[in-house]
Amino acid sequence: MGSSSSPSGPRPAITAERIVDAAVELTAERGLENWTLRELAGALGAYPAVLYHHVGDRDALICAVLDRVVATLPIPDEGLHWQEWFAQLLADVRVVLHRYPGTARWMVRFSPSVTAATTLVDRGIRLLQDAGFGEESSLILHMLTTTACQFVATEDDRNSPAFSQRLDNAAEYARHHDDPDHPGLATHAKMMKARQADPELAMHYQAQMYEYAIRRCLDGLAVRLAELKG
Amino acid sequence: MGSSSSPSGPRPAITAERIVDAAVELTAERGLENWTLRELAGALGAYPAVLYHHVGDRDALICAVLDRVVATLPIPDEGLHWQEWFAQLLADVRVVLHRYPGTARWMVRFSPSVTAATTLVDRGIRLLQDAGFGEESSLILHMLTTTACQFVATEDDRNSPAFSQRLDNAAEYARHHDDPDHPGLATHAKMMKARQADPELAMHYQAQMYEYAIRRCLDGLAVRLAELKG
DNA sequence: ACCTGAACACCGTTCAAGT
DNA sequence: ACCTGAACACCGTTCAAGT
Repeated sequence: MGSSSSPSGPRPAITAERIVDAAVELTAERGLENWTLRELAGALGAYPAVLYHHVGDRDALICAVLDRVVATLPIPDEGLHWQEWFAQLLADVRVVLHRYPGTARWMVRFSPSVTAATTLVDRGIRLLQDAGFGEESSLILHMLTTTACQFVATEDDRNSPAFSQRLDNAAEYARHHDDPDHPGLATHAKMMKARQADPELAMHYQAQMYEYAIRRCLDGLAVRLAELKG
Repeated sequence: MGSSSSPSGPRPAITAERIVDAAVELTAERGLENWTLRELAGALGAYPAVLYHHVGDRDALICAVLDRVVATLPIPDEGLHWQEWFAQLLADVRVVLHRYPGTARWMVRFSPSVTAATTLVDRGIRLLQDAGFGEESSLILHMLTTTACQFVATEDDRNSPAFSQRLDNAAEYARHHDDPDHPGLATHAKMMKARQADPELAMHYQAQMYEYAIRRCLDGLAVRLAELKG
């Protein structure tokens, strides 16, 4: 229990980098919302106040974690058509962000501050401009990345151990399950029930939803492009 | 300061309904994340523990608030084409949820538990089925409502007084502002800068982004419908 | 059945004091 | 400059005790 002779040997010096290392590791293990500054400090054998000295408050620390995570994002092949370039990018975004649960929610908030994204932003904007989206390119990039991160964030939320499904109206839905006056509701309830019962089905459903939403967005943008050109 | 002779006269009895009334009112005034159970109890002249007795924990209370909020959603005209029916519905969703900041985030989480949405769900599913979306109708309804609520939630987040824009890489962006090697980044940075400077522009940008995203989704669904039929 | 009042087990953050 | 150790001002939730 000695503070300077822990079982793992002498502690290396505390630096901002080592703090962020540990934060990234804890995030990969338990998710961003499931560790506290006190636990992070504990893992480093340090006091909470030292985090403030080296990195700053929780928001600053999270930004540093986001930068590390985004830096691992592969950049799709330059030669791809804009639709496939974004399909590839956003598929990768989902995979990478899911490795660090809880980061997606903060990406939506802090994306303009994520330095590691600059190259991606530049390539994305140029691709859209070259495709013919003109002034709308910036809006479109923002829409696509925001939509992607929002869906991943929602998935993280539902996959969290803290997620509590309210069952208040399970009875309500059951009531309508065979109600001939509400056939649409019955269809929807049946699908939801199946998903709730089987965790594997639920996981597959999430992936399907993500791909479906992204594909619809990209198709909708193609329609828009035709409008702009027509 | 007498507990039963406050300036506003004798307190009516504490009931679950009155607790939810007060919660809805506080949410409209300050947003769901900006009041605590202690404050809610205080507003009712009661102890925090009584909330648990009548309604349950914070999640249960939030579900009750969501039900009230969703109940105020108008249902679009039955005669509308599916695209316009959803365009109308989702435009209304944004207006209504914004009146109660912070509820959108919880709608994403608890929507299956919101009893007040049953009629909307039934009509939406039937409209999509009648349009020809078949088995996909349930997925589509989920995608559209989730997308809408996620965008409103993100807007609430950015409009919150607690929102802290990280400026770590303001300098980084400025560096690329006129960088001929990163023309896309420069375009994006200019747009972001303008939006950050003018609050009214920022508000208009949010509305534009919402409508743009919803429209692209609906256009993408039209493309999908043609695929299914073709 | 319902309310009281205090307590529990946290949290992020700050700060004077040490070295 | 960096770390210590405690404190501040909260939070949701629980619970024995009252009526």
